[in-house]
Amino acid sequence: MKTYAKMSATYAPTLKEDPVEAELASHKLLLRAGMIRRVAAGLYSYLPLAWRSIRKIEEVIREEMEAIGAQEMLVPMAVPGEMWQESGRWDVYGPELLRMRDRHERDLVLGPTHEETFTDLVKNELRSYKQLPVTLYQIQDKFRDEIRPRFGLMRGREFIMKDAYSFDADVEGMQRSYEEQKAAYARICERCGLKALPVKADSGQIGGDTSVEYMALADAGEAALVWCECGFAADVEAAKANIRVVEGPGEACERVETPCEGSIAALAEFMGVEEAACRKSFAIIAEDETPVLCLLPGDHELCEVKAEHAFGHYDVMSEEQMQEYGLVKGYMGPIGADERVRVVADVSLAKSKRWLVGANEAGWHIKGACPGVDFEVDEWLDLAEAKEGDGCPECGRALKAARGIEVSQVFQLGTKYSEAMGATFMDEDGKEKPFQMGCYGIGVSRTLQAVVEQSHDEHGIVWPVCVAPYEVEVVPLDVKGVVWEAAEAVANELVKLGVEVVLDDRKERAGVKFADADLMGFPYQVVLGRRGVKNGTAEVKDRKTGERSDVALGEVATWLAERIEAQRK
RNA sequence: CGGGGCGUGGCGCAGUUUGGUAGCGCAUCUGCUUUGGGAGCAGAGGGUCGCUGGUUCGAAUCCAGUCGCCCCGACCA
Repeated sequence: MKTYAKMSATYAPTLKEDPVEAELASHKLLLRAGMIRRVAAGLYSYLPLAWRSIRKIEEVIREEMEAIGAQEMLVPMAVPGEMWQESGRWDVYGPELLRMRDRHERDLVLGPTHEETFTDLVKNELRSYKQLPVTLYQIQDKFRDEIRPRFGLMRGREFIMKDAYSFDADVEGMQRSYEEQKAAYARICERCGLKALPVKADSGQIGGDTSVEYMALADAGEAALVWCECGFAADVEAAKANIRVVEGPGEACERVETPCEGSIAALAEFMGVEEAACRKSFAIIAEDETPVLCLLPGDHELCEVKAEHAFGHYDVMSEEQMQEYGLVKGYMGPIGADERVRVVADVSLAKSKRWLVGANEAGWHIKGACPGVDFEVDEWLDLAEAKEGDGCPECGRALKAARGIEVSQVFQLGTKYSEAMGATFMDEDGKEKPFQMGCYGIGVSRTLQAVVEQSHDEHGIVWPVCVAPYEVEVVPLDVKGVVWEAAEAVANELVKLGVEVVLDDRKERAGVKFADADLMGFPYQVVLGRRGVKNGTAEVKDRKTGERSDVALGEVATWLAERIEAQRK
């Protein structure tokens, strides 16, 4: 039979002081509320309260996955390196992939994600289009040996992730599976109480063409994004913005002495123009060793991810290399550079005829330089990182900037893995074809922390009902006599009504109990004191609003049960 | 990997400059008092000062090495 939990028997050691290891509010609070403890960098133990919340998030995920016909299963964490060699990712994944040798000297990897494992699973068993589509998923610990794990559960090395993989016969089918997952993800965020936005994303190491990530909006988020009232939103790494073109000064190509510090801000001030009227030069060495000069609007930065797409794993040019190619740090420009240097400019500059660029001579710039006349641009590419104020690519209005925590991401993979691993089926037309795949991940542990990051105040966590470790805490200020009896009665009644209750039966002072209750953030506190009980009332505190209501002892359980039911979703 | 910071009872810190009996607050345990927002008084227990080596009569303190943790990250023309 179900019963209430006792605080005295709950392993949730709270901390009065902020732990030094934490920087972020959510990280501090999870530690202070006795929910998580660090084992080593990026490795955390989930204590009982956190684990209850994790299981609730998982339950929401399960319900939404089952609702769209995805089936839960489990693959091992450690998988043969062979599979990764087969898919080709063994060589491209880098040191984040933890590689091991077993006693027989066979390669093993700890799965950071499982496209290979699932593709390998189905390739021998799904033989006909009649068996498709199939979507499989699991909730499991993943391991990524991050360069710099940080912010507690936000970027751990081992973390809990739900990963799903869809197998379809054709592109249309894959798109349907993808849309279904995407819609389920929106519902999952909402049910977990997260304010999240679907944003266009770069597909990174997973591969594929189309990808959306759900960003929980939070100033502390690691990801920068731009969004628009029209509904457009994108990771700055993937956003194609319409950057406003500002012509540079000067009517014709002319050298101009610029005795100012070699920065865009100083140059703009000296010339009396806005930064956007300048042209920023950025010198790199592409993966194929070509020296490249990237020209950008002066008020924009080079987007690292876009540059990697264009040039592979590039390096920033060293000062010696700049010298070799006739480039002068602080005063770089396309004119006067060595002819081996490939000149690449951001597409947004294509319409501009008057450029203010460095003259490759310290203290000198060139104004009014015209591409195609005074110098050549070898290629126009989308290189600039989108930022606030740029035009929305869909409606043209000004984009707004925000930060977010990436809680989930969906990808259309196409045949990237199925082809590489020879995972094929027999189609209706009698032809052997590779599966059209999609993959879909949710950071479960990260979601937990994202909820805290979005929902807390100066006293502690403010759990939404749906993911709270307990829905109600009953706080008797006496652990004997009438107050205690009333508390037990209320707790029992709540349990009977299906509410998750923890009873603070500790022989502690009122202040301690209140402080812990606020810190742990249960949505409702039922406070029972001598005065109230004598008058036949309990005081209910709404953790979120701070509102207190006196409710008759006989009614408080139903009163609460109704309110909680309404918020469960 | 590079830069910065930090390792001292369970937690948070002082002590290190200038070497000389290892301290404070919180927590823990005992007793009395207190009892609606992290109680008061009295007493008690608990530390190889991250680790290794060196200098010294003597090292938390100086030197060398090493391990761990936290923060930052190229360019910004």
